[in-house]
Amino acid sequence: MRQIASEVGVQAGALYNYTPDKQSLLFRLMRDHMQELLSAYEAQDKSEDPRDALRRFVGFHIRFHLERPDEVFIAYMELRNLTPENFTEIEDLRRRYEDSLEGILRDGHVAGLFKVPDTRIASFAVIAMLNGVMTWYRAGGRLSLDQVEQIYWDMVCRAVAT
Amino acid sequence: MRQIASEVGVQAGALYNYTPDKQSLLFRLMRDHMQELLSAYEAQDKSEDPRDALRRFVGFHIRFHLERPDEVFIAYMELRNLTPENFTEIEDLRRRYEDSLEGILRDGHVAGLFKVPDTRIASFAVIAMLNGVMTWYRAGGRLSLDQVEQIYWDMVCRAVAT
DNA sequence: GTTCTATTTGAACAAACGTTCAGATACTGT
DNA sequence: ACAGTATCTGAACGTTTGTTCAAATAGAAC
Repeated sequence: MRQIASEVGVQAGALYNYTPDKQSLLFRLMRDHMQELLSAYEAQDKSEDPRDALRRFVGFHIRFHLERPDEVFIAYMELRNLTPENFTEIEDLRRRYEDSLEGILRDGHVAGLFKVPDTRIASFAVIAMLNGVMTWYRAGGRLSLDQVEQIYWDMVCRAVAT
Repeated sequence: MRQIASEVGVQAGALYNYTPDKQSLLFRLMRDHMQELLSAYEAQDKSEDPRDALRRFVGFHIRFHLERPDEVFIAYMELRNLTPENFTEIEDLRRRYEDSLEGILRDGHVAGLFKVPDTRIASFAVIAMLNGVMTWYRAGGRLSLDQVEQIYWDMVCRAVAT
């Protein structure tokens, strides 16, 4: 708390005008992040074509997360410091995001475009793979964002295509 | 330290007969884990065929990590608590492991079996995808280990195959 | 300029932290 | 049984932690 306060340019006690305690500060940070993720994704225009929808999902996921390295870091590393109730609330939000990907995969599966024996696992796999970008990508590095997006789209596409 | 001590059935002070301080306790835990990972993988019999080697890598990675949930958790979550020197040493070990996967991908690429424009990124992607298993797999769940391995092998294979 | 509210300070609190160490205890070899 | 070594205890240390609160300060309304 003292560290946060000093970064804001204030004494630690002053923070308690804005949060009842440290736990809810963390929780609101994470909940806001997840809600932003969900509403940003839902605001995107969708495609009826599952292949198209999947490509947009890949692009959206990479870009959204790369724009918010700090929030993403916290959302992953601080999960264990949430109270059980707060944890399940964050998990529910994450679940909703995963579900939207799973929906795409299922649509593609029934349309015969994708071959995904288990859509739940496939969506975990795709998201895990995309999350990997956050660990190595640095702006101004060897590859442009467009190139990264292209490479990952290639892999995801082939991983699920019939 | 008091928590660790009580789990071992001893007072906190007694731990200092076994470690000079908390940092090196953490460091040795992580280093031992990474060295075990490397030597276990290197002890496996290799295949000349890149496809075969990749399939074995996938199986090895999933099984090795699922057998050590605690070590894996620590190896990922406690990285930020290492001193800079210790951090780079752990990173080097991780690098060596990633390199062995990258070698397989490169071999497959030059043999015309795989289509991986960037072997470094592809190896990150594969490992990230496989790591995802650790977050959801529970022994005795809906899928057997063999099934999980099969599903992931399918996806990895198609993601990199020509 | 005065009153009223909102915000910040600065000190204090209890608890938890990593670590140390003198003394007690347990083990080993003779 | 004894000496010598290895290990452990229990209390203490100095910090750091999250949090509280009376008093000081700043801001808004008239």
